[in-house]
Amino acid sequence: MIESTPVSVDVLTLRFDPTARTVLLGVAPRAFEPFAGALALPGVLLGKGERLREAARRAVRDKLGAPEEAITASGQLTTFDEPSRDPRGPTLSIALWATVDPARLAGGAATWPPLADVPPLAFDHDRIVADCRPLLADRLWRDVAFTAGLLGREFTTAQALDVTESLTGDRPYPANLGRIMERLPGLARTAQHAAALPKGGRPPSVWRWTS
Amino acid sequence: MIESTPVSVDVLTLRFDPTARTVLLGVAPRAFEPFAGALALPGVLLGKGERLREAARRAVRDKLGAPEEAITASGQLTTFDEPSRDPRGPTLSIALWATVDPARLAGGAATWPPLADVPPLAFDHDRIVADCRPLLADRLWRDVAFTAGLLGREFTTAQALDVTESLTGDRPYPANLGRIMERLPGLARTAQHAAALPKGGRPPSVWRWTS
DNA sequence: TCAAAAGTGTTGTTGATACACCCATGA
DNA sequence: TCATGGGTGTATCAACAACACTTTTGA
Repeated sequence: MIESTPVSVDVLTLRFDPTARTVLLGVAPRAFEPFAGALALPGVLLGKGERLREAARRAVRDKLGAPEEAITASGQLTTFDEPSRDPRGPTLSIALWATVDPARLAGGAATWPPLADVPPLAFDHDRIVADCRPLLADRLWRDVAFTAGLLGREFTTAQALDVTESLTGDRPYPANLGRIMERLPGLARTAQHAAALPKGGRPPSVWRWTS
Repeated sequence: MIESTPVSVDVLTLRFDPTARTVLLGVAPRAFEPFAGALALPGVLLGKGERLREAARRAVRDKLGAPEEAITASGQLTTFDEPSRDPRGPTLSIALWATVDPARLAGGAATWPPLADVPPLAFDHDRIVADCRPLLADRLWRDVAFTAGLLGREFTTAQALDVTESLTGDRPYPANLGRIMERLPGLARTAQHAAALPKGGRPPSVWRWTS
């Protein structure tokens, strides 16, 4: 009988900060060896019979200290199988994404660096983040659950621009992004307008998910 | 300590049959319970420290009876985590694709139904095939390793049309597919022409990977 | 009234689709 | 010489990017 490989689920937890106007990644210092004290993605060993999303929720709750109600959506990314990625021995790491609602976050040991500027992490988590970033950027405006999870039920054009810039690296023209959103089924421009940004300027329109 | 979930690697093994002009999927009858005798995707339990592609090669070799040299390329698809997918208890299934060179296939217990018409399979393998088919179609002409693995180092426009039809479900216009291939870096039209098809017609040009 | 930022309209480019027509083969 | 089917050229349409110009706010 072949001995089986332990499976860990590592989560890229994303949160949009409207004040900093960027997407943040949830990381937390490790409590135990190896890499005790070093920052790492929240991760747990997959329990027998546990589903991947359940494990991801558990990781976000236990490692980032976020209540489960704060998790708005989650999904699969890829699997990392380098045998040497964990010094304790070969383990598989299945990467998942999760989005959280900043309003429902209680304290916790987590730090939230901008996704565009993540400090060095434990294990091969730098590589995981690097490899998964394009996958996340690709999901925006394509995967409704992901986009809605990140932006919330209601958001402004300005916020949509900020999120897109954080994920893809460059800022689209407001006009063009507006047209992308108008074409998106399940999303509609409301009649309302939000307050203008601190520096002034025309107040952006508010968008809402219809379904 | 949490008990860990066994991980199996299940492989969608693809092969292009130039005579039947379709892409075939490798399946084999199961030797043991559960589902003994029923057709299934080749799959093995992932060994400790084993890489996913190694396990995939092992599955194709042991379950389909194909020599490892016949495998031309392989890669990841998705993970299936329904706890009830195996009656023996919860297991994870990581789906991989592999392409084989029909010329290098020795006998073996495998059957090769067309990918478009796969008979009912054991476990949740029907669902795996159904879910992964769009992923495979999406890789064609995008993932060079996949496309080259399936078509071989040298192929004709007619074969490219056949493969595209098998994977996507409809046959592109030869002119348009020709332009897609011309834009593809690493692929070039040669000066040669293949023999015409049995029914006659203009002999198709031969394409070759340059890198 | 000026700066800032969203929104409207317009234009050019690119990719995909579709098709008319030309070419090369087997029967 | 006809049916078959690949190859060339062209038209059409949608998506996207880019930008001039207008509108609405705060200072």
